[in-house]
Amino acid sequence: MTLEIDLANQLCFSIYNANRLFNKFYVETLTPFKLTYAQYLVLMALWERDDQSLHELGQVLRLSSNTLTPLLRRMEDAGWLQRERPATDRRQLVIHLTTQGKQQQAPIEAAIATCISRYHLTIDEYQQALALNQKIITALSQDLA
Amino acid sequence: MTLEIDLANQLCFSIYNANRLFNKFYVETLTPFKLTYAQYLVLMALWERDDQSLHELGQVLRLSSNTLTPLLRRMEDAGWLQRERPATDRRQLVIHLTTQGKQQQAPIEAAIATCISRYHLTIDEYQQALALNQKIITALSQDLA
DNA sequence: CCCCTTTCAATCGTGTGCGATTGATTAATA
DNA sequence: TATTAATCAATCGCACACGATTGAAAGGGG
Repeated sequence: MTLEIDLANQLCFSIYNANRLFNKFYVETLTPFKLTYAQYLVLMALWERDDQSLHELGQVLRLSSNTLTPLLRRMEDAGWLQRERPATDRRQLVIHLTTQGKQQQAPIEAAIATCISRYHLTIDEYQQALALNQKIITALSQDLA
Repeated sequence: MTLEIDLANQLCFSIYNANRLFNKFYVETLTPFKLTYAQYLVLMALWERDDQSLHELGQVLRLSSNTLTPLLRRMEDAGWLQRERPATDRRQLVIHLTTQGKQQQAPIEAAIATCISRYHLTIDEYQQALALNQKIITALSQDLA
């Protein structure tokens, strides 16, 4: 069906562009902290719960070691977190926040709040967009046997 | 406002994931043709109108030479298109489809149609998602003076 | 006709994403 | 216990994105 392809193409392209624009927004907001969006995702996960393994972080963010290993190394170099091999299982890599990583939570969130407020999206629009995206994600995540 | 940050974070993360899933879908569909999603975008633009300059393609796709130059080179190597310096303006690079690039349009679209149909999204859901994404893109694209 | 500005593609460096493989460590089982 | 299987992070290679710079070519003004 031509219509369906056309809509799918358009939707994919619009998601692709929305993602790039959101990324641009976060870059602008996070650059003063020398953070990327992916790194901010890791910080959020660790603010939520500290001392997660690379594997656990990967499940939350849907990323695996090929992406996370170098990303976490850069974040350790920048002083956000530390990586540690637990004695109980030396295969794993457990990540915990540094003092800097904890203390910067408030200023980072303040910076994002300031920047977000410049975009005039209503709570309703956020929630509708979220609900629809969730449908799309569910549809795209289904196992395609 | 904590709620607004939270919603923006969630929305951004969901768009980020929807984009990755869509990309995964297109990779699966386009790999038999040895195409990536970005390359497919270029093909679509050229099927719509052949003989566009790198600059024009960049305006449609919102990409510039740092991304397009290597991408187009790979596509030329793969036989999809040819790059040419027009005599009228030797700064520009005009792209035109090869016979292969034209002939593969139908089979590629057929493959995508087959794959798309496995995801059961309704026309309505596509259109709602598109409309909302457009709002987001508009909001994020506004000039931030 | 020369100089200056503008407009291009190309290049460079960095940071993801991700399929695939590797190698170390732990668990399971015969 | 010895062997095999499973589970980890790390590594490799490739293809985007994109800010920044470079250098060539064209245009415009004096």
